[in-house]
Amino acid sequence: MNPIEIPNATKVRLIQLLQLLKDWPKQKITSLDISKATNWKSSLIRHDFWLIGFSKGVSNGYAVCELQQAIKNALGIQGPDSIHNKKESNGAYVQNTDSETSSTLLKNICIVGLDRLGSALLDERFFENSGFKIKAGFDSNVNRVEILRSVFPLYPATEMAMTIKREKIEYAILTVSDKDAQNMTNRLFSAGIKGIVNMTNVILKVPEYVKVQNLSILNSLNLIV
Amino acid sequence: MNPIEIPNATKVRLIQLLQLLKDWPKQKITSLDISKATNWKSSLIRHDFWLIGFSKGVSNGYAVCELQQAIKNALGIQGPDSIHNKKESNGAYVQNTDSETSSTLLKNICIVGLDRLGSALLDERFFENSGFKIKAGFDSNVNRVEILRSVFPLYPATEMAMTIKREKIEYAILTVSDKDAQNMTNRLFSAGIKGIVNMTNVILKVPEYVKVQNLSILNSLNLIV
DNA sequence: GGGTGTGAATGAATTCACAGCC
DNA sequence: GGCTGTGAATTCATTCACACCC
Repeated sequence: MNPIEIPNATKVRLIQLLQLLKDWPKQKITSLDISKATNWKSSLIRHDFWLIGFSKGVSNGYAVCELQQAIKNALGIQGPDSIHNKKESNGAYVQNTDSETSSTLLKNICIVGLDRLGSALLDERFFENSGFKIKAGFDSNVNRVEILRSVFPLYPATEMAMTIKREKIEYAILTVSDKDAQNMTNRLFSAGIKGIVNMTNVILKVPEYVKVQNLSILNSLNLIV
Repeated sequence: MNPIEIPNATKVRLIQLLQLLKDWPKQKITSLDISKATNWKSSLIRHDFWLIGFSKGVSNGYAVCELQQAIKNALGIQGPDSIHNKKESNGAYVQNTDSETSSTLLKNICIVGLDRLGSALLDERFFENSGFKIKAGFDSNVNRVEILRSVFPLYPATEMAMTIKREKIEYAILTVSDKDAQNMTNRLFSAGIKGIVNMTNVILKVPEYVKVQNLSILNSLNLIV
C-alpha cells in the first residue's frame, strides 16, 4: 500500500497532528485549520497528506476520522485511542502472542533507571490508550527496586537481559544518570531492544538498527535560549 | 563576531557535542573521534565547525577546551560547567541584576505542573552546573503546592504572572496534563516567558517570538516504532 | 598517513503557484 | 470564494572531493 518511504520530518508532524485530531471539536478539518493551530504552512500539510497518499479532501476540508485512520495506517501506529478498523494488507507486525494482554497488539516497553524521573513514569495512566504498555522497570540500585511499588514488576539491572526477552519488551525509556547511560544502553541493545527514548544528556552509541530519540531536558533548554 | 546565522541542525549537534566533550578523557579530539562516538559523518562535524568560524584544528585534532569555548561562544551558552573566560564583544545579554545569584549570568526557569513528572524535576541537582536555575514551581492544585517540599518556592497557578515577572523567569518546563497545556501556555507567554520545554503531547500555539521544544515521551515512542 | 578547511555537488524538506473542484 | 492536489522552484542540510598541513 505504501511503496514510498515517508520522510522523517513528515512523520514527526503527522504524529503530532494525531494529538490535535484527537480532540478536534468538529467533524471536518481544513489544512488551514491545522496551519492555524500549529504554525505549519498549509501547503506543507497538504503536501504531507499527498506523501502518505491521502487524498480524500473536498473543498470544505478533511473528515477527521478518515484522516486519523489514514495517518495511523501510514505510520503503523496503534494509539492514541485506537479505533478498531479494517486493516490494509501491509506487512503485518510480529503478533504479540503474549500473556494477559494479547488484546490489540500493544508494544511493550520498560523504564530503565528508577531515580526521580524514572519513577515518575511508573504510572500506567501515563501510557493509557497510547498503544504502549509498561512491562518492567529496572535499576541497578537493588534497594530502590525493593522500596518502590508499582503495578508491574521492578527488577535489578542484572536481570535486564532475561526479563526483556521473556516479556518481549521492544522499547525502552532511559532515565539513568549520564554516567550510566552508555553502559545501560549496551545492555539494552544486546538484549534485543529496538528503540530507546533517551532522557539522559549523553549521545548514545548504538548499532544502526536501533532507533534513538533524544529527549534531554537540558539540551532542549539550551536550544531555546 | 558571528555575522551569519547558525543553522538549526548545527545547533542541535553542537549542544549534544558539548556533552561529549565534557567528559572526553583526552586533551585533543579529532572529527573522526567525534564521528565514531556519534555516527555523524566526520565531514559534517568539520563543516559545523567551519560554520561557527572555528578553525583552530591541526592535523592531530582540536584542543578540547578551545573547542568547548568556541561552541559556547557561538551559541551563547553558559553550562555545562562553564569555565570563566574572556568574553568576546558580542551584544551582551540583559544582565541578571537579581537577588542572591548574580554570580554568573544564570538563566531562570520554572516548572509548570507538579504532577509526578513535574515534581520529579523539583531537584536542584538536576540543573546543577547547567547554566539554568529553578526559581519556582507552579500548579493549579493548591493542595499539591502546599504538600510538596522543595528548596525553591512553589506557587498556585494564579500567581504565575506575578512571580514570573518578579523572579525574572525566562523559560519554563511544562509538565501539566494535555488538557491544561494550552491554557497554561497562554499564561506563560503573557507573563513574558521566552521559551518553553513542552513535555505534554499537544502542539502548543505560541506567538512567533516564543520558542518551543517538544519533548513528548509518547510522541517519541511513536517515532521509534 | 592521518588529519583539517572549504567550496561545490547532492539530497532532503519546504514553499510556491496554479489547475481543478464544490 | 475557499478549499484541495500536485509538480516545480526554492531553501536548507549533508556529503563529497580535494588542496593543504603536520
